[in-house]
Amino acid sequence: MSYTKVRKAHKTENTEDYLELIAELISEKGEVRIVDLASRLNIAQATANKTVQRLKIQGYIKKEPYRSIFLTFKGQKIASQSKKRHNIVYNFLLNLGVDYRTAAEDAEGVEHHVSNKTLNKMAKFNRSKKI
Amino acid sequence: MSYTKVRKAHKTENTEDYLELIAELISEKGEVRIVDLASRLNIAQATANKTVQRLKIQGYIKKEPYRSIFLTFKGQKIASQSKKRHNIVYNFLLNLGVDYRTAAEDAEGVEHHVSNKTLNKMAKFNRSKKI
DNA sequence: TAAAAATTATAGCAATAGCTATATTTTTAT
DNA sequence: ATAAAAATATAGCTATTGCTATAATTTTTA
Repeated sequence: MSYTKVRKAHKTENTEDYLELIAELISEKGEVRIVDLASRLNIAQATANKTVQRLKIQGYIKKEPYRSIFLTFKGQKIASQSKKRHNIVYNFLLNLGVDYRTAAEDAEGVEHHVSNKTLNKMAKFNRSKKI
Repeated sequence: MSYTKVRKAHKTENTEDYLELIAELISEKGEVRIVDLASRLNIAQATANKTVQRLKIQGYIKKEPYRSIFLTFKGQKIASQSKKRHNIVYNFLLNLGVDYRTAAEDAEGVEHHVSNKTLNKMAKFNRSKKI
């Protein structure tokens, strides 16, 4: 049932991208606003707003109207997991010989679709290249 | 703008999966019906029907009511490209050391998110392992 | 402090993919 | 040939993501 898994991945993908980005912006600028997400994701502010509302309802973030965005513990957990996955995939693509820009672009899409098993093989490959 | 590319990939992903599967079933059984797609994709027949209607409108397939599904030239082109990509990714994962089942599952999701540049590196890696 | 600018929220629209339930048509079997 | 079964189509619902336009609120600046 590979398709079933792909569909499940799609459902969580956007959530993961948002949470990862929110964590990144918090550590970069100390704060995240709707406009920051919208500009980084290249989407309209209203779209970012809507998704942020969903993330709040689903318990990933804390947010009061007209205020900044914070991650809940649940949200932090997913953000850090996503970041880990992202880094493994990104470094893996670099080690494969892909240029920086392409690696960054492809990692964004690929990270949500690699199982832990594959991720482990990628990490192993990365270690073998490091030494 | 990596996110932009990811979103674009998402739009075409389902289309590519359908077309690839339709081509596969045609060469396997000589014919494709809505029920075949539904069972292979693990979705309700009504859902498969709706997507098939979209594919027809968009010019990827030919289909008369209550009849089998055929690919247009446009559909065939995408199906064969998708198959190629799929095979490269699948073999790449196997060469990385991933087991068959996982490779099949992950390839399904990953194939839509790798650029041609990355695909070329994967193909190169495959060749290096073959000899 | 009041006006202007920036940000956020809301309303309302389109597409897509998923579902169940039900109607219609085609195919199969008796 | 007709009844039963299978396949297909349609209706109507939900959820998600995207958009533009506009309202409301907060922040900045003059």
